[in-house]
Amino acid sequence: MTHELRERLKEGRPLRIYIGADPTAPSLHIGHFVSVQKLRIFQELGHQVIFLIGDYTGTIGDPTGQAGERKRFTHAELKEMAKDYEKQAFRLLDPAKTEVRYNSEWLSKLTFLDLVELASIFPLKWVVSRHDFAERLSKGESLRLHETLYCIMQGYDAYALDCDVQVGGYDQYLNMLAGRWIQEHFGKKPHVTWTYPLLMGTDGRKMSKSYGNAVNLLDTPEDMFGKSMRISDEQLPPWIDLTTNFAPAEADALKAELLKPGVNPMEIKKRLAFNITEQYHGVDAAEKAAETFAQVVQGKSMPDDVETLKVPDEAKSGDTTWPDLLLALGLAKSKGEVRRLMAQGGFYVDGDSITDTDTKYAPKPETVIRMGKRRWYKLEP
RNA sequence: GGCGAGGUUCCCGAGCGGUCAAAGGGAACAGACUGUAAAUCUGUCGGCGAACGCCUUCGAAGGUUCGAAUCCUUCCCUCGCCA
Repeated sequence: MTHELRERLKEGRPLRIYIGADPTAPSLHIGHFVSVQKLRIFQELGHQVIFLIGDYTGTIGDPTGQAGERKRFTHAELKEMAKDYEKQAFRLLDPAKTEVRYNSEWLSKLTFLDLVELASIFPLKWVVSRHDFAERLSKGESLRLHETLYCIMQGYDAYALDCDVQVGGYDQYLNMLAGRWIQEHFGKKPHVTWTYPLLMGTDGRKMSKSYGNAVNLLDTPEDMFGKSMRISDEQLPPWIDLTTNFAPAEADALKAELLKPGVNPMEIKKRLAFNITEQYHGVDAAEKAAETFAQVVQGKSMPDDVETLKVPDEAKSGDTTWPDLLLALGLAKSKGEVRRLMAQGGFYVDGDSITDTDTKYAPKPETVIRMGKRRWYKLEP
């Protein structure tokens, strides 16, 4: 595809580069933004970046790589989840230079006849021989016709946007290819497909919320830094390539350093975490997050900014037990939860571990409590 | 339309009359360890209770039984096969 891209660049005009995301969850993770992150340079060079929100494609949900039918959402649900999508996109993209579109704009106007025309482009054999569909069919699992329409919808997006380039994860290749076919069918020059390797989660498995191995775009700087610090050592090189904005030479140098004996990968990981946090939250927030990490996680001491909570009046008499108080403050869901935490030695008052669940809160100015490793609060009567 | 398989605790998934608050895995939480919120190990993981225990939960509603997630009836929903 590189030569096709060069050809277009030679034309000397701003290219229309499109990236899409379906709002099937309220927040995106940095795996979704690998390609967005790479687009910034193009944006700075004056090319037109289009951020497409798939409020119509989301009604199907991309079946790519799925082992079964996906949960479907109504258009209203998708609009709701898309609420913060622009905000998330603008964490990396320049709002002034980004065209934000929703694919309902054109997909809602297609008629059944249009769909027939579009569907006629695709040999059924091509559709069902892709390995995810083929596997489901051979296993006797559910596969429904609407799922096969997904690539037509996304392909039509490329055509409707009149884009030159589409950027996305490697798994998007078939959907991109569908776009090329549709463009060709309607006499347009097929767009350039530009794919990136998929970013794996912190533990090396597929990045997914249910595995708890994702770094979300809306994470606080502290979370973003901390979660980036928990990627496994093996994931470091791909993460350096796919999530940072280091210059290629710098990225290579970092990766080379990893191989040297005696080098502690943690130090490299810190630079990675800093770079990621800086991109999404700015340098000041990144510095603070790095500091907090060193202090709270590595140093096991109290962070600088601890939330102060007001003790309710009825708990000031001196005979309210800690489980009751924590429940009243909304810091625990049930007494059992607190009891367990205490029994396991994870509850501290002013630095002392409290294990007796009958221990009572003694009102005094500023009581510092700690629940587990990272939760700190100050209590004021 | 015919035949078959199912709906289980946050998720996946076992259980198929009592020993079931329900195996196992994931997620989550805690502790130990450590270079990290990594890995590993250990423990916890419906609610109330110090505890014997009690209450709520296995698609819904009824029923059989001393006793049901497990059996029966009806209903709702899902999936597959053959048309």
